[in-house]
Parts: sequence; structure tokens; C-alpha cells
Amino acid sequence: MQDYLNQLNEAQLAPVLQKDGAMIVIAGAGSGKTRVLTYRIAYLMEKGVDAFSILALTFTNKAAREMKKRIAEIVGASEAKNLWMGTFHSVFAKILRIEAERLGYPSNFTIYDTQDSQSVIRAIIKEMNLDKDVYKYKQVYSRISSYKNSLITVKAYFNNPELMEADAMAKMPRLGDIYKAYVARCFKAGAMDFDDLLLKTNELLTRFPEVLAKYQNRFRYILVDEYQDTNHSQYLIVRALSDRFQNICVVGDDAQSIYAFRGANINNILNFQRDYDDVKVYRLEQNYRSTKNIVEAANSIIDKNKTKLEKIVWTENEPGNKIIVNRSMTDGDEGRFVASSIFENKMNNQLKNGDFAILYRTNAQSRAMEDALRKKDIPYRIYGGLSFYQRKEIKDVIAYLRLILNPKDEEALKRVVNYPARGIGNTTIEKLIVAANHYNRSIFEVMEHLDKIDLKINSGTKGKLQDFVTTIKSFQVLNESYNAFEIAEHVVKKTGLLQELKKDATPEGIARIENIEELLNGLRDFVEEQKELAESSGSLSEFLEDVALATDLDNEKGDDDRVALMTIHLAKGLEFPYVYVVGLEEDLFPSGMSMNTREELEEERRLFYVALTRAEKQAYLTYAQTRYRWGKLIDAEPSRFLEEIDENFLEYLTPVTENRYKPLIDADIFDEVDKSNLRLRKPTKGTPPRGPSEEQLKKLRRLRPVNASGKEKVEVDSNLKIGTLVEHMRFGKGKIVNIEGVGADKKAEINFENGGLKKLLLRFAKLNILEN
DNA sequence: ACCCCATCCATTTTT
DNA sequence: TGGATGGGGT
Repeated sequence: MQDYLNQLNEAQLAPVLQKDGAMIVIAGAGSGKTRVLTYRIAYLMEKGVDAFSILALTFTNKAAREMKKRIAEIVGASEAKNLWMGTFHSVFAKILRIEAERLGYPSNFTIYDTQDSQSVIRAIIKEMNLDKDVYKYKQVYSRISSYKNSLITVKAYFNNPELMEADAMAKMPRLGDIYKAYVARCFKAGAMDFDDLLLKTNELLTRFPEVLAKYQNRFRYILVDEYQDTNHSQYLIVRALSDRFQNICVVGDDAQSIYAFRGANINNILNFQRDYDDVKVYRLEQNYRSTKNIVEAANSIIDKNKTKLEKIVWTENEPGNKIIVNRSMTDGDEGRFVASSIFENKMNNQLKNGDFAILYRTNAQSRAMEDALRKKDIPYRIYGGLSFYQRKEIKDVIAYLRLILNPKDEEALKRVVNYPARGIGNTTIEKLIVAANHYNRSIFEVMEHLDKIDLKINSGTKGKLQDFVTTIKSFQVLNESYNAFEIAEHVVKKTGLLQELKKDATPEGIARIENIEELLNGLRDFVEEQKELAESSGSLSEFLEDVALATDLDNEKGDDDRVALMTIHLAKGLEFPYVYVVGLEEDLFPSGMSMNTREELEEERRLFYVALTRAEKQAYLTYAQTRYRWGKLIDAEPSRFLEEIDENFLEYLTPVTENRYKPLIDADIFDEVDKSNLRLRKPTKGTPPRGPSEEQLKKLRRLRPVNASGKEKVEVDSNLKIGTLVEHMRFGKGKIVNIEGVGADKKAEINFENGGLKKLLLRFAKLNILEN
């Protein structure tokens, strides 16, 4: 029965066998930390710890599911199902539902996603007559979010002159008022946003000692994965819950802390030893994932960081190939290089598409990769971006379902009250909102009592409103006796949503219908699964909670064989035999917005470390010399990270290019005694960080004027067909009227109108027709 | 009430 | 460059 313990090395075994007390496991990349966590839980259970009293917090729901499955194999499914495992958000959402009424929330509160929250904020900004160019709703949202994650409530905000001043300095003196209105409106709608799930949990545990005691007694053993990415709010929850028994095991790697931007505090892991008495520290330093070259190259990078815990990651694996570095002319070329390389590797080594991953810093970089992969007929899947549940047609269905559970949910109501169109226009909604605010009721309640309120709404519209109310109420009745799948199917048919979509016979329209079908299938699976696990009956509320808190990777359908494309953030915790890290350019990676402080730059470096350590056998690092950004072709310089890697582990396919604007090393920037005279190379607004290269300037000068009409000769490849040129002419306002021809002198005469020539030139550069 | 067009904004990462 | 939003026209 204890066979599984044999699968651990000595370092891994120690934290598994320590049953009680506080402990931290510092786990290097690829050192088998998931295995340790899994086996530790299994071992606890074998030693007689009740599954009900174990709480394991993971970073994604998928991680929790997989771990649970593995544990079930060891201790049996019936035992494993009693474990509390999941993300902070999903676990505490469940607890909040149980305790909601203490906080004045209904237990069926809605969870607002980012879109919902932002839409509420946008409405508030509009109602307060604030300048939407000053108060940008996304910025306002992220400020409020970070306040919440630091446990700064509205009250705390108004008690803190410094914060208010900071916002006033940022030209947003009314931010506090927006915050207040936002919180009030969410509360009125019976809704919590993502941050509330943590904030309100903290409130619950501090305001109600008996509740705290209840959960302290319940969760006698607490385990936290990816501890380096916990924020202050999460930190306090863990501390509070573990305070009584102090059986706390946190696992993480400070070198992989990459979520500071959303409030993660690396100090949580760095200072863990101070927080509990008698903390045992374990280190997992043997890497089983990657070749020696990769491990040591990664070490040489992370070495440049000052803030870190001492740890030496090593491996007994083969040295393997060196890391391949490639430079391309353009981002398009970079894509083509990656695609060809994947193609060759696949052929030469008989690999599957799924053995490859392309990792990038920003989602926008995926396009060039996609184009190239498509041309080579290599199947790929993009992770992240618009997730399934964020698609319009899916959100519409979900909104109906949300409304059934919580009719106060304003965002859901606004979304579907007139979709499919039923003659309830904006004017009517406005009137309802005014009345709702006046009576301090929800919009739905106003709609229920139209006869009692004197609203200037004509009787026809009133009838339509009543029909809507009746429809929703009929759904609510059904919800009492049917499962989530049955309800959803009914809703889709009865509301006319499906018929509405069927009117649209375009490929997109058909895709939408298919998506809805997929949603229904997913629901059916969900219900079956829940019944099988006997965890529940598969009710609507459970499904909606899953949806709201689903991580992107949760929706992965790993059934077919595709190359994976994703941001590095999303790749954390994953591994692939072949990894391409693309776009290694200054201002892109490290991001131009994250090199103003040592902390920021070190986080970028950790991000790079994460990227590189995803690779098992072979890593590629690529960069381009020019790249389209914001629709403009800009010059790029190789990333400082390339120089930071010990070159013994690198193989350059292309000659090394020096960064012409050689970045200052950290010490130059951050360790100067007098920083006041140091000007950081922070790009100023509007102007690119640096101008075009000399050659390009020359070319641009030669080819001007761009804002007039005229004729110009452009050098092109003589093999180029006029048709090809024409194909690339059809864009922009400045039209190119015609092209005379490509002669023996390799020159084409082009007649153009305003701006056309410049655009053509850029296009050529992209196609790599013009030589450097 | 719906559709089309223009303008604006963005590219740092997401539970 | 492209997507998202909002205004104006019908």
C-alpha cells in the first residue's frame, strides 16, 4: 500500500513523512513538487487524518482535479472525494455561500467576472458625469482591485489621506466615490467580484470569531501550492485558518513568482519562516524535467536576481543539445523560422505536434506564429485569449442562468432583457434603472411591480416586461426540480435564443450555434460527473460557480494533437519536450513597462526563467530585428536576457547581434548612489523608444514624400510578380493607384496617393522583399 | 430598435 | 493594424 513512497527520492520523502507542524517546501523547477503534495495528502490520510479536515489550495482548478484523481488512485475514490481542494477563489466561494447571510449577501450571490465589473464601473463613471478619458474604466477597475487585494475597503480608503492624494495626483480625485458606488452596486445586485471572494472571506473570519473557530477546527491540515504567488488577502486567510493547529505546508518556488502585477507578494514565501513557530524548511533541488544544459542555463539567468532564496537546482539528466538562438529580420520571419523548425524536428525525430510549445510575453505575438503555422499546415491551439465562456453567445445563455438564480443580478439582466429582441429598448431600461435607484430596489423587482409604480411606460411595453418576468419566474420554478443541463436546454429553446441564431447562416453564425451545443454538452457532462462523484446533484448554482471561476487551462480539450501557443504566465506548471520562447527583444521581453524598478525587472527575469524551464529536451530562443507593434513597424534590439545566459549553453544559428543600445545592467540602473542624474530609458508617450535604423531612415527619406501624391521607384525582387504587389496594395486610406511594372532594373514604378507609398514600403519590409 | 460607420485605443501578464 | 465602442442615421 505504501508503494508510492518508493517513488520519491530522499529530499521528496522528508516533507511527505512530516505529519504535523509548519513547513515550507522550496521546490525548484521540475523537481516533482506536485508529486510531493499529492503523496503528502495521501500519506496523511493513510495515517488516519480525516479527509474532511484537509484543505489544499492550488493555483488552478485543473491542478486540483488532477491531484485529487491521483490521490483517489492511492486511497480510494470514496475517501478522496471528501477532500477540500481547489483554487482560493473556488474554495472560499463555497464557504461564502454557506456563510453569506452573516455578511448580508444571499447565498446564491452571483460572481461577477472582470467584464461585469468593468461594465458596472463604466456605468458609474457615466452616471457621475466624469470624463471618461480621465477616468478610464479599466484603470479604475484595476485600482479598485488592487485596493481590495490589499484589504483596503472603502472605509479604509477614506481614512487614508495618502491613498486619496495619490489618486488625486493621478487626476482621479473621485476614485473613492467610484469605489464606494461600485461596492454599493455590487452589493445591491447580490454580486461579488473575484477580489470580493477573498476580501469577504477575510471579513468573515475577522468579524465572526465563531466562524473562524469553526473553520480552524475543521481544516486541521492546510496545504498551499504555488505559495510564491499568493497575495496579501490570500496570505491573511491562510494565516488565520492555520493559526490554531499550525499544521501548514506551503510549497513554492520564489524563482517562479510572476504574478506581482496582480498583487502577489513574493515576501509571503521569503518570510514564511518568521510567521510560524518552528518552521521546517525542505528543499527540492533535483530537476527531473530538463537536460543539464537547460537547467544550468536557467540557473545562470536567475543568478542575476538579488531577491531570492538560496537554492541550487541540479540534474542527473543528459547534457542534451545547446539552447538554440535565432535572429530573424521581422516578426513574420520569426514565425516562419519557428514553423519550419517545428516541421523539421517533427520529421527528423518523429514527434507529435503536442511535443511543441511556443511561448510569448504578450498575446499579440501569437498572430505571426499562427500565420506561419497555418501556412505549413501545422495544427495548433492557442490557450488563453478569449476563453469559451467569454464568447458572446455563451455569455448570453449564462446570463439567463444567472438571472434564474439571482434576479437581482443587474449585469445579467441588462444583457438579456432584450435579447433576443422583445421590444424592450434602452429608454425603457433607463426608466427602470431610475425607478430602481429611487426605491432602492433591483431592476427586476421594479419590473415585478409595474402596476404599483407610476412609470411613463406605455401599456404595450409594460406587457412585454411582464412577459419577461413571467418567463424568468417559470424558469425558477423548473430549477427546483431539474438539473443544470435540463434547465439550460429549456432556456435556450424557450427564450428563442436558438431560433435567433439560426437566422444567421454565415459561417460565424453556425459556429455560434455549435458553441451553444457545446455548452449544452458540457453541461450534460458536468451533471453526469457530479452525480458519479456523488458530490452533488449537478445543480445550476454549482455549474455557474464552476464557470465563473474556471481557469483558462481548465477548458483545455487535450484530445487532439496540436502545437501549444500561450503566454509564459499561462505555461507555468506545464512542460514540453520542445519549447520556443519567441520575441526576446528589449521593450518586449523584458516588457518596456516593467523595467523601471529592480523589482519589476527581476520579475521579468523570473518570467524568463519560467519560460526556459518548461523545456525538457530542447529550447529555442528567438528574436526579430523589426516587428509590428501598434500597427507600426519598429526596430527591435536583442533582449538583455540573451546576454545574461552563460554562453556555454548557447548555440547561435545566426551571427550574434550586439544590442546597439546596450542595456545598462541592473547595477548601473538600480544600484547607483545618486539616481537623480540617471535617466532611465523609459519610452515617452507617443514616441517609440528609439527611431528607425540608419538604413531604414535612409530608405524612408528617399521614398518620401508620404503625404503627397506622385510617382516613385521602389526596388523589388525581380522575380516578384506584379500580381503579388497588387495583392498587397489593398489596404489603408492612402491608395496606391497602380504599378507600372517590374523591369530588368528590379525597379517598379508606383503611382500613389497620400500615404500610400509609406504603407507599401512597410508592407514590403514585412514581406522581406526590401533588403534590410 | 437596429445597423453601419467612424473613431479610439491598445500590447503585460489573469483568478 | 484590428477590435471594440459609441454615435448617428434610417
